[in-house]
Amino acid sequence: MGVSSTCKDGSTKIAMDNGKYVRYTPEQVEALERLYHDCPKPTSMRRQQLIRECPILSHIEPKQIKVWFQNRRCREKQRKESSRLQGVNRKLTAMNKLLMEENDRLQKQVSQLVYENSYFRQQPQNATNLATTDTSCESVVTSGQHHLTPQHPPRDASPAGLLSIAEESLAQFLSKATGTAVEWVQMPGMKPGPDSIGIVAISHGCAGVAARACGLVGLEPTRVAEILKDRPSWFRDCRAVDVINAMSTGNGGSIELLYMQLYAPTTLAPARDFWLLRYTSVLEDGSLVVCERSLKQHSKWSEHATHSAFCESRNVA
DNA sequence: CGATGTTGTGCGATTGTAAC
DNA sequence: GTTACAATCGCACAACATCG
Repeated sequence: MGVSSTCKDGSTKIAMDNGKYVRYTPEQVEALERLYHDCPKPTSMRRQQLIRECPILSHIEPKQIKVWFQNRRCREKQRKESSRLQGVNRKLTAMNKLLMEENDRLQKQVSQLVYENSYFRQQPQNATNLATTDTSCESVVTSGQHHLTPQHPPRDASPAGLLSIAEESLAQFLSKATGTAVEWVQMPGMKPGPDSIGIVAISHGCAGVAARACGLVGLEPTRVAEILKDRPSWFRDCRAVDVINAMSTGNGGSIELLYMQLYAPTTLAPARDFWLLRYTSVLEDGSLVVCERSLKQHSKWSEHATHSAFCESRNVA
């Protein structure tokens, strides 16, 4: 073992007679830190030069200087990694909190739906009237607080029926679009991940599910807006698109009936078919809104829309 | 309250390995 | 052979808990 001595500043320097363990003085560490800041990876020649130029380091062996720089680089790397992991941990903790909140909300909705189900089972006459209403596929993310669906007049594939669905889709979209933002967009066939968005959110000060969605896809709102504007990317998995029917709404807008075939997730599965209702409208402020709604079954127009599939607005940021 | 033991952390040194 | 890197060791020290 070595001997201990107290330095001028009160710090302890441990010098071992075999030279095994030495604590450098604060002055020496300060000088080394300065040198490290200028050049974290000095060559052997540069290290020897540093020892010659810096008297305070003159009693430190060149090998020790080399080791000090090595350890310094290593520990900086460790600190950065530790800092990064702490940041990841904070994000995951926040996301976990949001998921717990959403799970809680979904469970309440399940309870509500179970209650409604038992209620309608006890009232067959009402159930008949609502048999044509199917919002079961609507994402609870979009539906917000679920409530008893108001009854609508029967709709069909006539212009009036399509217009009715289109107007409703537009109203839903506008309720989700806040100023320069669309609260969320979901596109059938899209894979979740940073390169292809499954659920996106670009609301200002987005919270809850919207914030989680941003976190999940790891996209900045501006990037999300770019993707929204990049319409061809929406059809990346699209095999075929046909405009089945098109009509004018008379107010500068139009309604199109689209058939879309998407590539299957696996080569073994058949391609998936979608029917879309595209409603183009001009709002009071002059902005153009294109609102598309996925229709569940082509043959039954009556309220079988699944959810607002995707929307775009000219005033999207 | 002081002595003692435990635990966590920082840091210099060593070792094994890979790249050149 | 030299160098850099990662992993690890061993030591010192501070903070804290426990005990008499």
